Amino acid sequence: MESSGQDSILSRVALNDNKAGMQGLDKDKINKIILETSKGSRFYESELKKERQVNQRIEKLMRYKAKVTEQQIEKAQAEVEMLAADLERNCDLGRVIVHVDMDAFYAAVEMRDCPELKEKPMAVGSMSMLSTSNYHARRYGVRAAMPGFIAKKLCPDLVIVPPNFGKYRAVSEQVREVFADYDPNFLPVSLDEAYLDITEHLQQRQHWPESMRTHQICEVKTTGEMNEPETLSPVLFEDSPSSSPVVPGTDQKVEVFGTSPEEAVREMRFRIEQKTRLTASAGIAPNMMLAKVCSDKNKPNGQYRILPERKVVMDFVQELPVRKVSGIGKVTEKMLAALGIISCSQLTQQMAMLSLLFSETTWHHFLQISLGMGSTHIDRDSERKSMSTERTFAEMSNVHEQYSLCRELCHDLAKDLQREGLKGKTVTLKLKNVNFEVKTRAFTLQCAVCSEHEIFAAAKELLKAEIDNVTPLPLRLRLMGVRISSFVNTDDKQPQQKSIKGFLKIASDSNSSVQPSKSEQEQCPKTKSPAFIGQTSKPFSKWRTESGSTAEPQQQTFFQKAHAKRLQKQHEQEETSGPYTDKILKCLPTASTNNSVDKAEENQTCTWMKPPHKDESASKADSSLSRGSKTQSSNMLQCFTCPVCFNQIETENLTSFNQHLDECLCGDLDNKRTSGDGGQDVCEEENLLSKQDEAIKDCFRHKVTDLSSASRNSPLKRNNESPYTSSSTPVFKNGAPSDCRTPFFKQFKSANEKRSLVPREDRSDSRSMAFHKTASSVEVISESLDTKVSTLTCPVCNQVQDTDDLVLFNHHVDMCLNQEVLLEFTEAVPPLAQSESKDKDRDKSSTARGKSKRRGSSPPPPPKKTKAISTRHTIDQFFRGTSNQKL
DNA sequence: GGGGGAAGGATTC
DNA sequence: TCACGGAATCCTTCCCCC
Repeated sequence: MESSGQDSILSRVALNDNKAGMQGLDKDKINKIILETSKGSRFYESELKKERQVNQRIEKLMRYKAKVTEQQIEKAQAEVEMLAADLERNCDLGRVIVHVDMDAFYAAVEMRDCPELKEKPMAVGSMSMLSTSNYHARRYGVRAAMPGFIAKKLCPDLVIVPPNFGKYRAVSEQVREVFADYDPNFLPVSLDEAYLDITEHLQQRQHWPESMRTHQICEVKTTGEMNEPETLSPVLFEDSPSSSPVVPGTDQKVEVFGTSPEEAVREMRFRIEQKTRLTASAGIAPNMMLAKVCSDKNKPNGQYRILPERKVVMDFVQELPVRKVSGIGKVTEKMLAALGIISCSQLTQQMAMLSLLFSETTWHHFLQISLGMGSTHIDRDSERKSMSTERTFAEMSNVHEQYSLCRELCHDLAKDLQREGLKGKTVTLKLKNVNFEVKTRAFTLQCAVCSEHEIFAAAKELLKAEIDNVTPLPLRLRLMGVRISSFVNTDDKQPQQKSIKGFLKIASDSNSSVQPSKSEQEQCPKTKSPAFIGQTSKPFSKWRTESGSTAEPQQQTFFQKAHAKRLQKQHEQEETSGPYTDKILKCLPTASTNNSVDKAEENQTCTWMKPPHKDESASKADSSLSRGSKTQSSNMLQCFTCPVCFNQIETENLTSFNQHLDECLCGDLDNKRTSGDGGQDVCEEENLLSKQDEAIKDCFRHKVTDLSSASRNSPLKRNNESPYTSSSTPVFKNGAPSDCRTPFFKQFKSANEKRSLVPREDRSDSRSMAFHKTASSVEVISESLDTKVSTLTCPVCNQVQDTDDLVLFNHHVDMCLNQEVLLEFTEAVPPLAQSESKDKDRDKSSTARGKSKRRGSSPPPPPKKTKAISTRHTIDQFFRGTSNQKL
């Protein structure tokens, strides 16, 4: 029993020698060392558990197989044959697809730059994980994805070099320059791999004179780090062939390449080697799947071609082990092996049975493999679908540290998102506990987000729920990650640009109303602000414009809807109770008062409310101005007044003005973030305010006090049984959407949608530019103000504010914004909370929320056929081409 | 019943 | 001595809601 158990686990922890340079090793000896090193560890136990689950899946598979009848097989066989015939009919062998893979890339770069490593077994990575190893190390069983400490057991002399991705990227760029000469639209897979379609290149190449196919041979190459004369390639492997055609001792100076696909690829590899002194291997085939297999065939520094003939392809595929095919990993391999399938020919033989045991997507995949088919079209246009960051660490059980890390991850992710101009709606928290059990918890927001605060608002609640789930025990983590997905489409990548255009357009046409763009609608399809986490959307009453016309709710912007609703409520309020602001304060939600961490987080996210340092804003304004002045040579100069810094910006295009506005709006956010880990509280807020005018400070303190006392009576507290109930609170707590940029921006945008901008010429004072004066002020803010004249009008409630202090004004607007949230919140429990309580009702014994879906799922359900093939990016994509279009 | 979100898992480099 | 990554994509299943 022990023995069979050990054999079984071997498929998970044992050496995977499915890699070049690892044939003929003493696997038993290597595996013994690996097992001895791993055994008893939590990782090992986790692998054992996974192994048991795979075995259970296999048992089910076999039980299901045993029940399959002859008739079912016959019917399935007919279906398989029909589909196969169809695939054959549409098979396209006309493309020449090349897969190029750099040999032991990271290791080769390090060896090139540090010749003393050449003769040593070395690997790139760390004691916890290796990225790759050189061919000397592979002979000891040391390979990529192996922990360094195990590698050290296998090969005590192993030199582990820390990775230098900057360097690898630079080399990769050089390699890609060569690729581009053969296929300008090549598809990079990673730093060291790419697919190329050289069909067009080959056509042109036929007409090239020899001179264009002749390349100089550089005998000596040195780089900065290299001082000694070098042969072209670093020694990867003693018996490694060289792609360099140089015959030692001859005077050969040039190499002439032919016009065939093989020659073109050889030339490409030669040029890569000349340029980088690194070797590459390549596969040439009629489709991507085969090209990928081929590039591994003659590794290192070799190439292999499958001729574009059906018989050649089928002969090649017949003997191909299924594990060699990209996409078939250790689990699939094991399941197929249980069915007696090792090679692709066996795959063909058993296809009818497979079609009954696996999903349609999966068996179609198998069928295409067995026919040697794959995608003949290299898809370069696929867009990124998610972005994430995660970190592994020594056991972490302290909630403060966990929240702090969570925020850090959100910060990093936000930076990455903003760098790529992406916004996503689904925030996923990934946790791995010390037993290597992985959990993911996701939440989809109403609006696409990209700021640290917005992401953290969601991630924090997901984390809180998990912490609560195990209370009073600590959550013992070894990994945490945050992912964002459900990106809005490309057009929405710069929504602010679009918004500002609409915003400025209104300035010249103050009576028109801006309809939200398609992108805006998609970003907030239900026209909710990011603050509305967990809120259900409710139909808004029709928006009545100033002119009396109506717009359909779905065409209204958030502010239009909010305003419509507010007007309605206000009307009701005025008839029944007192000023609207009283209502605001009474409705404000509270944070958890018992959880100090939560409190800290709450205050942390409050930092956006702090007033900007005047020097900072001034310098930002200056820089914006100077940037604007650079455009003065343009014929199309326009002058806009920044609604934040109130400086007049001369610019020839809206983009630069928008950029200026963005900077003004979010300028000091990051500085605040880095000022500490977020423990700031009301006191700190006051400290920051201390430099402000005393009257304003009093006013602010007065408001904060009011908010605190009001929040204690929040109806939200009643819903706090569920950890998800509070999923909305982090944003509410701060009195507004957690990122000041968007709301503030939207405030102005909204203001314009409501015909508020005064044309520049009409403004005698730039500080009073923004909004029409309308009605009376909001008392709480205005009462402590001095005699300054203000013309700021709240874009939400449309009330003129007796202040020209933007901090206070912003604060007021946030109050107004919150009102919308709060009104909804008092009307309904968030759906997440509802589902959570339903979950709890349904299965009170279930502790982990996520378990509900997978309860009892350890024995997986019997395989069944799926009805439809996904039309999205699927496994089919890899095999897509003319051949499978009918699938 | 189907669509879609959530969760877990497989796979790749 | 202890010790097994990070990022992305796709697939499958479960479940809720329309």
